[in-house]
Order: sequence, then structure tokens, then C-alpha cells
Amino acid sequence: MDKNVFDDPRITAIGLLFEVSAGLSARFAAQFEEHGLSPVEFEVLMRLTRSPGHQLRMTDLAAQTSLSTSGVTRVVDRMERDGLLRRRACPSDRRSSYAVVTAAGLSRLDQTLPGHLRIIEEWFTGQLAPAQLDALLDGLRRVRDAVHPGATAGSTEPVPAGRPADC
Amino acid sequence: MDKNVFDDPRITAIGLLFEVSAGLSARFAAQFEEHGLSPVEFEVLMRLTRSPGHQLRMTDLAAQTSLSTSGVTRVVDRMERDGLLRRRACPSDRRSSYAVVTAAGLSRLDQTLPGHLRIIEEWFTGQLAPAQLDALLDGLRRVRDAVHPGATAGSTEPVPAGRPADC
DNA sequence: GAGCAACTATAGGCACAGCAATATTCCCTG
DNA sequence: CAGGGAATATTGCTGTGCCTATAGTTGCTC
Repeated sequence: MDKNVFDDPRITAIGLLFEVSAGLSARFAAQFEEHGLSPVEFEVLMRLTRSPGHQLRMTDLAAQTSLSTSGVTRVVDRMERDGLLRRRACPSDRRSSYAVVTAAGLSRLDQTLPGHLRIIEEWFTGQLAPAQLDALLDGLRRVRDAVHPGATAGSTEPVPAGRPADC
Repeated sequence: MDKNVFDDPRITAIGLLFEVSAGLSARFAAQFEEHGLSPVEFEVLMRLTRSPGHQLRMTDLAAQTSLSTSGVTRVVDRMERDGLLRRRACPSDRRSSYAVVTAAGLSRLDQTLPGHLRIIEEWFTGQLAPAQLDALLDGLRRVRDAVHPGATAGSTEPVPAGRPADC
């Protein structure tokens, strides 16, 4: 085992990426917790709220988050218990059920988002000159297009529903 | 809830970063699994192997990974059971014990690392022109220096031990 | 030198996520 | 229109990690 392997530029590069990602995640999690949300709950709230009708089928929600379908079932259980969203049966397909954001859920997201954006600005985008930020984002976009993580799990881009939202 | 919030450049920027990070993590995990390692086990193996004597106190190992001390206890349990490392008592401080990489552990890391580096090159560093990669890394470094994730958990940089490795 | 605070590792309880199995429903084919 | 295969959500099981409590050890203070 050659010790110099650890100084390989590839290792340091990937370490840097993960370190930044982990650091920001930790800050986000702390701010979410102030509003009684876990990171995954925030993600679910974002996904649903940006979708037409503030709703999404369980399967589609799983595809847009990094959760499995069973994971979605349980997260939705918790959030429904907390009143942040509710289940709604799909009349045209009795297999499907929708998760719909409630007014309380929208309100919670409204309370959480400004702080979230502030943290991004303070520790990420605001740390770089505009040109430097653009360069970084261009690089990331390039890598993203290549690695194309599964079904764009965690992507910011909206994902078309497997079936049209006919209900 | 204004729908335009989701198009905020800060949101898209952070989404991009996390998407890249998650995508690469998934590829790494798949390759680790081919060699019978979990991501955290690989991390532990890397940390120990790069340390003097291929060993580290449990506490220091926890500080260098993103694990808590109890988490380290259990990971080391599993890896000791699999023969990748072993515990060693510290003669000068009977509270401390060291985790030491075994020959089998070194061998396992040797088998895993080339593929790991190949993946980084294929999906990350190799996707960018040298100047573009430099720009991206500069940006990341800048953010890293600002956010300074806790006790540099997950950092590629070696972390000085809390106490000198006197045994 | 006795006592106390700090440190170290571990064990138990809890939360949470994934995988596999299951029940229900839908759709297509003959 | 009957039956089989695909799709959907849920549940049990398992694995894993964190938090807290606990036991042992060390070093400092009086």
C-alpha cells in the first residue's frame, strides 16, 4: 500500500466535493430542525409543493426523492400524522394514492424556506464571485449530465409523472 | 407559496451540487460492494491506512469520519469480525484502544482502490478540461474553507490525533 | 494520597431506511 | 370475458446509526 495514493489528485478532488456537500447538509439539517423538519421531510414538502395541485402519487414522489417506495410510505405516515400533508385516493386508479400538501404544510415550508435560502447564500453562492460561481456550476452541470444519477434522484428539475395526473 | 421560489438560482445551484454528490456516491457504493465493502468501511480503511502505523484510536477515528464514537465501535466490530482490522490495547492508557489494519485489510483496500480511482476519473475529473476542473476545485475549496464542516468530518486532510500516538 | 472531574469505549434503546413479500387493482391478450 | 402479468402501496424483517447511560481509567487538586 503506497502512502502516496492518498495524495492522488483524484482523491483530494472527490474528498473536497464530499466535504463541501456534507458541510452544507449539516447546516441545512440544523436549520430544518428549528422548524421541526427533517431533511427528507423538507425535500418531500418541496417536491410536492412545486408539483401541480401540490400533490404527487406515492410512486412519483419516490422517484423524485432518493427514497424507495416503502420509505415514502413511512415518511408520508409521519408527515400526515403531523398534519403537513394528507393522503388522497385517486378515483380513476384505486391502486394509486396521492400525497397532498395541507395548508399547514405550505405554511411550514414558507417559514423554512427564507432561512434555507439565506444559508445557501451565506455559505455557498455568496462565497464566490459571480464568474467563479458560474465556472463552478458549469463544471457541476457537466459532471451531472455525465453521471446522470439514476432517475435523477435529488434533481432540482421536475420529473414528469409516470402517468398523467388525471385526478 | 410562490411557485417561482423553486427557480431561485440558489435552489438550482444547491440541487446541482447535491445531485452530483449523490450520483457519485451511488457509483462508489456499487463498486465498493463488488469488493464486499460498505462506503463507511472503505472510509475507515482509508483513514487507518493513511495514518502512521496503519492505526488510530477509536476516538480519533470517529473524529476523522462522520461517525460517532458508538458508531465507530460497531463498524470496528464488523470489520474485526471480517478480519479487515483488529483492536489493540494501548499500554500507556488503558482507556484507549487502537484499530489496526490487518494484512487482509490492506489487501482489500489494494483491490478496491484502482477501481475507485477509475470511477472518479471516468465520471468526475475526466469529464472536465484541466482548466475547468481547476476552476471547479478552486470554487469548492473556497466554500470548504468557509463552511468548515464541523471537525473536518470526511475531510481528505489528515487530522492530528488528540493525543500523540505514544504506543 | 484521596477524591473528583474529564476522558474513553461500550451497551441498550430508539429511529429510520431498504429489501422482499403480500394484497389489491389494472390492463392486455386470447 | 377470463386469466395472467404488470403496477401500486403497504408491512415485516433486517441492518445501521445516533443518543444516552454506564463502567472503567486517568490526571489534577487539595
